Amino acid sequence: MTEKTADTSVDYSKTLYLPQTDFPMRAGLPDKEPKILERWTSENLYGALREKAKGRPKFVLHDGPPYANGHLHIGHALNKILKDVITRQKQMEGFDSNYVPGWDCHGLPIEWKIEEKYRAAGKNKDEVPKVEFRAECRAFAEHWVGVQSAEFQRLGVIGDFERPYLTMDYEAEAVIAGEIQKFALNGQLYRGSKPVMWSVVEKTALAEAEVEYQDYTSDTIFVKFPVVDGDLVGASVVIWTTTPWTIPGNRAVSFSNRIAYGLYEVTASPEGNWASVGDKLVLADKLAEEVMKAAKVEDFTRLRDVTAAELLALTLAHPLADLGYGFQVPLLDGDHVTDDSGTGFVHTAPGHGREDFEIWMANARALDLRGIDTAIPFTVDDGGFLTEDAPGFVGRTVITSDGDKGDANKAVIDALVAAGALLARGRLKHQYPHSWRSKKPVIFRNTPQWFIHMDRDFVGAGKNEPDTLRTRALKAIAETTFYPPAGQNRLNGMIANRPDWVVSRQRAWGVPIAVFRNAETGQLAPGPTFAKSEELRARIFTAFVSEGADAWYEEGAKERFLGGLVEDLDQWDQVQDILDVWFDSGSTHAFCLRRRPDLKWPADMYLEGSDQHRGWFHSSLLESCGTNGRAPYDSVLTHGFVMAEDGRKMSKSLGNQVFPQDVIKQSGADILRLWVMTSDYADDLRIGKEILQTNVESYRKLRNTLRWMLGTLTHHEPELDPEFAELPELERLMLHRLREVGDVVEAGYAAYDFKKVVGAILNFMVIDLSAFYFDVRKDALYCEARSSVKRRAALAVVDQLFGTIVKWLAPMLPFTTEEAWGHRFPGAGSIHLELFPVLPDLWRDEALAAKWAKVREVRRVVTGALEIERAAKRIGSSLEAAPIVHVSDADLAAALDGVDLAEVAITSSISVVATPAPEGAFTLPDVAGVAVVPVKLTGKRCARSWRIVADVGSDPELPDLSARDAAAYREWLAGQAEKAPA
RNA sequence: GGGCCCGUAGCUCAGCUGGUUAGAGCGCGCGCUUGAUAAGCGUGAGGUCGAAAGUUCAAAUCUUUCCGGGCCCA
Repeated sequence: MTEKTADTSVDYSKTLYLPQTDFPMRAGLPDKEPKILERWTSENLYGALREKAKGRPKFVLHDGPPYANGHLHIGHALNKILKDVITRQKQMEGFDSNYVPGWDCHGLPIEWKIEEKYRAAGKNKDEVPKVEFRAECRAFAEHWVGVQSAEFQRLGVIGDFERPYLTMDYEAEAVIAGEIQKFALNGQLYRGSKPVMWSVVEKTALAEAEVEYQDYTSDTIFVKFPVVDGDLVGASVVIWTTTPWTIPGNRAVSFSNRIAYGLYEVTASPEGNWASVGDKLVLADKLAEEVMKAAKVEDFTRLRDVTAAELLALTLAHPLADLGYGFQVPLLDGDHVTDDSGTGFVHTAPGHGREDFEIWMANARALDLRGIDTAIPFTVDDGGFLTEDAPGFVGRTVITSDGDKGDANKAVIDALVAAGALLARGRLKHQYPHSWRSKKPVIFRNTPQWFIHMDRDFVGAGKNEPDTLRTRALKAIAETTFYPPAGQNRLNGMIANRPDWVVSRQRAWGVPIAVFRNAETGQLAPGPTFAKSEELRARIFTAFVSEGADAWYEEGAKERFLGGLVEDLDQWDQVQDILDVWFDSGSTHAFCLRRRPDLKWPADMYLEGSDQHRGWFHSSLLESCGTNGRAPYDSVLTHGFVMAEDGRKMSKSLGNQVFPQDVIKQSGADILRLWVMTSDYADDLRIGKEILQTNVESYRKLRNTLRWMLGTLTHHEPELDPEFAELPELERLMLHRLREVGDVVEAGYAAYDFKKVVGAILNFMVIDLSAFYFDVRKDALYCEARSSVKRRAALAVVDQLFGTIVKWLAPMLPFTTEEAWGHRFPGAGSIHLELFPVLPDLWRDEALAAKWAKVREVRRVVTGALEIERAAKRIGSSLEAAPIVHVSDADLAAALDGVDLAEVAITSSISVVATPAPEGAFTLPDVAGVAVVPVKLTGKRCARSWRIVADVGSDPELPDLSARDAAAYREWLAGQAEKAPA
């Protein structure tokens, strides 16, 4: 064959170094990713990562535990993807970056599911032993941990999924119980009280989500509270309420400084009316007339204004003072008061309403100073009966065990009438909370709860400056780095203003507040004054570690733990309340970070949605400040929420939800990850069809560019790589650009600004590589001889570009980069075991970059000129042109020195001249000093490189080839002969 | 109602401490190529920078108000 060289039918494409690769153009990620995952599992990538990073400094991103009760939603995906990218990034930066996923397993929503199951089976929760019920909750949580674990891994998340942490692990339960005991020991845990929604019928506390609002007819009353000191003595402040039975619980009257009040006098009233002539009443101006009408007053007059300052200084008497309510009733200024209905004053019974409680507690310190007892009375028991704390009404019922109205309202109203304190009464049909189970009305009743002090000095604190949970937490916030910085402010504001932390719940599925309380003295065990605290703690810890917190609920637990440590067991009550789940998750640092030798405390980072300022960031901070004196994290990163495409919340009813499972099924996890990477996660982010499509397009471009590199690198022979000094300018320019992009990538990763990283890489790939460098170098790479320095230099640089880019992308697109890496180095290990490349500063060459910026200016003018020709159908391919470039600008001319502009502009030839351009030459307004005259070539085209050059046919044996191609072809033939000597 | 935050081309984002005709990628229209081909190259059209007022010689960039949206509270 070799001698028949003149054969024009030779398919020269076979003699070129065209890209060859099995790396498919279409990714097929939904099918491919699971296979890659299988490989990671079978090859134990996680173990290899740990092994590889042994001895490196640790970076610990501590996982905030999702709640184990359902499939992942898009918010989970966002959260885990961000965590995974940072974990992988740090590993490739040279840390031992170990990620241990966790789950939040206790709590109400899981209890509900189990109760629901019971109801469906006609069973009653209360008839089931607590330990058995807890076992069902545990099994339920276990199931969802498994489901979510698989879903997280499908996203590409790498971590210790074999050994995650669960808040319901026995050891975790033991540590959590130990943590609350620490608060008991340092004097921060105390028993207080708080109103909760209570169903008398079911004898249980209810959460907000367990009540539904239904129509209900309430008795309404207007009640006079007599003023007992100051100018207004003799007048009364009037309140209105729909719950007369709460009057015994009244401790204050609230008003608002935004409402105008006046002093009113009744001037005409029917005989025997409750309101009589001469009565002086303080009312909101806007409501005075309505109130007078309700009180059947015929005429009245407004005497004067009553200011907020005046009200604030007033003291009232309780309307039933003679029955045993002889305390002072203060006036409190509160934002919750309006003058839309009622009297403009709000009856405040801190044991019977959330707002009542809040305002009472907010004023507690000031009231103490006034000599007012701030203890909240327990006026109603769990059966709905009024108690000793409601003198005069003991045994009256608010709501009966059947859910009917009891006799308490009537008794209170009668007493008010007898005391002359009732101004008017009526009925009101309104929306009132009912239990969603029994459909019967519920009440707010004061119940004992466990709190942690925000403002009490720790036991053993120095006397000079305050050492309280609040001061510690605020200091810790100041010492934490926040991404974005606004998080600091937000968390600070919440900690600065929050009330004491309520940690108790009257539920079954959780970690018990594992303390005992002396019924008489209130002493806690363990506690600051209980001598054998440590022994007690050890007993409980040991039991919990081997049996779980169920040990607390087993028969004889009190004797088991406290036996021998106290004189009289009967004096001690075992606390049955469990801990709020926020305390559980707030303790993850204690049972996970502190106890796992492969992690460290404090964590380098906590990363969650911005809602967790109120949640996990908050509870973890308080928990750790209380037990360790500092935050459990050095930095906090927050992301926003995922919105639908129009920027509004996703909702089932609007049908604008996007599910991660669907995206993965349609496009793949790497697309979902790319979406996260191109979004500004610090703000709320949007997702939808069009947005995903945008990312799919970006991905395609990225993938195809990698594919071309892989194809070209098939011909790469590393041993033929030239030295840096031998590289042509164009190659050195690309290395310079790569180094520059490296700066952006490095800075982007350092700031966790991923959109900056992908943006820089993508732009580089599109503008510098695909549209310029690769396009220009195709001729050399495809056509030049194996021995050509230019070709070898280009291959060396493409190799460098590929390796660097793929590693940079690896944390973000773990599947695609693994796939590409595998094609480049078949049989080699995972790309995820690599480190980010360190690029030599030698590559930096600003002068070269400046020069080539000018070259590319000129190139733009050339391509612009050719575009005109193309549009006019005078040329097709740019190889059909041989433009004349008139360069009058000295700088540009200098820049072109030594540059093969034809090659750069991908024309067959080009003439650069200094002569003035003729009329009508092509110019660009923003490139001065360059004018281009296009010239169409009519010569013979080289059959191999398709260039129209003068030396086509100069090799007589190869008349259809240019000189270069003829030589390259001969070299190729020789190589073939060597390969196949037969 | 309160605290924190956001609103730049169809989409995702750049636009620093205020200073020439507001940028990029993708998408879209048109053309070329057919040796990255369900790819590649070129080129074009898209924005009163949420609205208004103010500060300033000068505002997308500072201030205020309003509109729209989000998280957390109430």
